[in-house]
Formats: sequence, C-alpha cells, structure tokens
Amino acid sequence: MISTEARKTFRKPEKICNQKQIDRLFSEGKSIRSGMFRMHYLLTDAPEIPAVQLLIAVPKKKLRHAVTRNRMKRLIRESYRLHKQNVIEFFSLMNKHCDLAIVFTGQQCISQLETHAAINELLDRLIKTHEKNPQ
RNA sequence: GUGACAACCUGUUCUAUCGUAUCCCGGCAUGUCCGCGGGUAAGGAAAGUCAGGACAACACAGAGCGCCAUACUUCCUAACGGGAAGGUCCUGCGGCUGAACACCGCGGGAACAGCCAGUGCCACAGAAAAUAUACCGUCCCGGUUUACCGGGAUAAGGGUGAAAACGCGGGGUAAGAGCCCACGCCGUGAUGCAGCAAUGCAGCAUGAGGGUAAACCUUAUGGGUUGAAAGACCAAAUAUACCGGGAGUAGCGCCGCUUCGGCGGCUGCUGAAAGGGUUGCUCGCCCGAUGCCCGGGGGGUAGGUCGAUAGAGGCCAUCAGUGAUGGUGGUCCCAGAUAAAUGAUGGAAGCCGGAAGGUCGGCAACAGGCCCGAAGGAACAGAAUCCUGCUUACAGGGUUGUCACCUAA
Repeated sequence: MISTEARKTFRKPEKICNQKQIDRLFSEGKSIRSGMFRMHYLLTDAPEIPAVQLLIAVPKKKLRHAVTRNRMKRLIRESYRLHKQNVIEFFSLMNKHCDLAIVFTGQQCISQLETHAAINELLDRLIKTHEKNPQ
C-alpha cells in the first residue's frame, strides 16, 4: 500500500458470470436485508485474485421498464465501485473469498445519494458481522 | 394574431472529474495484463414482435385432396397482408340553386372477387321471411237478410318488421297485379368509343329484380417446417471406446508350429510379482492380467471462437417518373454487449415557464403593450443476427394546410 489509494474500477473479473457460482450463492449463501436492498453473500476459503465478486440484480417484477431497470443497476454499480475498498481489504486480510449479490427490492427508482447510503450501510454490516464471528 | 385538428420534420448542446465496453497503438511481466495514449459507443420509435424477406438447419421425384392466407386496377419493391397513383360505392363541409337533386371543389371511410354457380340461414313481431303468403281491406259468387256466414279472386291500400317482391304514369280488369306498354332505376350480356387496366360514356339485347360469403362454399393467386437458444468450429480437467509401446509373465491344461531343444497363442484354472489401497513408518491384511505404467486418439463437458455488424447502408448532387421508387456520380464508415457496455456527480448555455418588479397610457379602477426575469420543469422510452414495412407511445419546438374567433384595412 504505497501512497495513492487504489483506483476505483469495476471490471469484468469482479463480476460473477458463472451459472453454478450464482446458483451456489443463492442456495447456500446467507443474506442481509436493509430497506430497499437485499444482499446475499457466500464465503469460501480459497483466496482468488479478486477477493470479492459481485452480482447486481433488479427484478423485472418491481421495475417494469428496461430504462429504469438499467438506471437502477448502474446506480448500484456506481455505489459499489466507490465504496468497495474496505470490504476487499477486509476479506483479503482474512484470506477468504466472498461472493456478493445485491438485489433491489424497491418499487421505484431512487436517487444516487440514497443508493450510496444504503450500499455503504450494507457493506459495513457485512464487515461487522464477520469481525465478531470470524468463521 | 390566438386556438383546435391533420400531415410532415425535429427529438437539447458544451465542458471538468471518476468510471464501462470495444477497436487501434504502445509496453513487457505475454494475459481474463498494464497505459493520466487515441478513436467509437442507443432510438424515432431501439418498444409491440404483427407482416414480409435475407441468413441457417432439416425435409423435398411428380400429381391430387385437405388446410391456411390474400382478394377493384395498374405500378413500386428482394418480398409483403406494406406503399404510390387511379377507379367504383358510401359519406362530411363548401359552392352552384328561391330550395333541393345532379354537378363542381376540398376532405374522410370501404373485410370494394362471386348470392345471375349450388346449398343453407334470416331472432322478435307479423297472415306471410322466399317453388310466396290472404289478418284487415277490395272484388265476385252462394246462403241469409240490411251491418252476418261460407266459398273463391286479388298484393293496389292498411298493419308488423332491420328487411315485404323495383319506382311512377297509362292500359287493362269484377277488383287487381311487370299482366302489358312508355319513361326511369338495378343486374347480366355482347358491340362501339376513351383508357395499359379497374372503369366511364353511348345506343342495343335481356330479366331468375329481398338480404346474408365476418354462412358453408365457388373462382383466382400464393404458401415445406423450424428460428440466431438457428447453425458451424476449437476445446482444459475428469472418465474412457479404440490403437501403439513398456514393465511383469510361475505351474498345470488346451491349441498351433517345430530343426523335437523348444517357441508362440488362449475372454482356461491356480498361484505370485510389478503396481495400488489401508498407515507417519515396518509388519499384516485386501485388490491385482477383463489389471498396471507411458504415449496416441475419437466423441464430448466447463469454457471459448465464428455466425455478428460494409449493409436491399447513410449523406449530397443530378437525371427519369404525377408518385411510391429507380438509375448515375461523389463522399462517408456510423454500437456490437453476452448475468448483457453506452454510466455517475458538478458547472455553463439554450428551451419551456412565468412569481416579483420596472415602464408606456390613464384622474383613477385597471384593459393592453414593452422590458427584466425568481422558483420550478424537460416527454415516450434502452440495441441483442440484420434489413423493409406496419402498429402503438410521446414533453417541447418548427413547417404547411383546413376551420373557428379576434384585430386591422
């Protein structure tokens, strides 16, 4: 960790693209609920290169129009991109890998500020629960 | 000038920081890499997935039946159920007129092939709904006697109905009726003229003159099925058909060859070794030739590549055409993701909006004009193989046309 903090990127390797990985995450993982969001997560021991991988889901049932769905996904991704550093460092130090899925459960598109707050809260809670009970 | 309607066009722009996808360039640590290098990155409907193609796989001698679609004409197009122009019928407004019909002008609509091919159907009401029919009425005859009853004729009139056997005048008759005739409407047919044609006009002949094909049906034309999750290719790990090589290969049995020493084979039996399992190690135990080790190899999974972005392409000019559209020349390269990129936050400009204020006019209330402009607002909507159309959604702005109202002349 020399001087400048890491660049805030969000590229392909940090996304979950594998069907089996997704199935396992939703069937075996745990979840945290907060307001308009639900977060599924699954810890594995094998430390891979991106310590945390993410999946964003906005269900069609909640937001009917493709335009609003796209916008919501982009807002969530933007929030994660700006707030992910702590989580990545935390799981790197624990030498674990974490799969995350953020699911939007609201009925309407919300603003970037609200999204920032909600995502930040979720990530903090994820870290806190594992500080207490490191398994 | 304002408003409404219709058609067509348009569908905010610039910039800073951070970020995404892809292509190019560069780097070395050669890859799911890095770069404060550069280019490009949603729409008029990207939507609905409705029609038609391109493309792909499979099917397919030929013919018939069936099923489905289409249905005025000509043209356009790769093709269409799309479009253009024209025709016919219906219809709105305006003009013409004393008023109307017809006609003319500007619009709107049409499931505009055929009930004169055949079969069927036509609720309720009504006497009767289609080879007609007789409730009232009209007329004739008979009986009776004023006004009633019976038989017959009749489709003019009444009544019913969405619809009642073409309209009107005359002849005719007991009364009537296309029963006959003139005129007219409608249908059909051939002829002449105009038109590529639909069709129009003209006179002639003819008559079975209600509606219904969104009833069966007839005629003509077209149609193989499934869709990019099509389809083509590469292919790790693991297991493995099959092939080659290697280690190991004792005894008995059987078969073949033999120079009688043996040699080879066996999906025959028994035993053991190599090897493997159990364990930290040794022993022990267990598996062990349909096996073990090495190499090749086909199919094929994860995953990846192609399909897949230069095209029935855009823009400009020009020519042909009433037009849809086509020809020619020039010029440009304009998204290509795949758990699915095209974003976030600031700032500025323009647009809509008009609070508050100023000013002109007026004695004033205050019509109205002009200036300045705060808050706030900005629709419908996100590519997914690609095109051509259609349909639907849509704030604001622009152009043209029609109508209404106001103002001025």
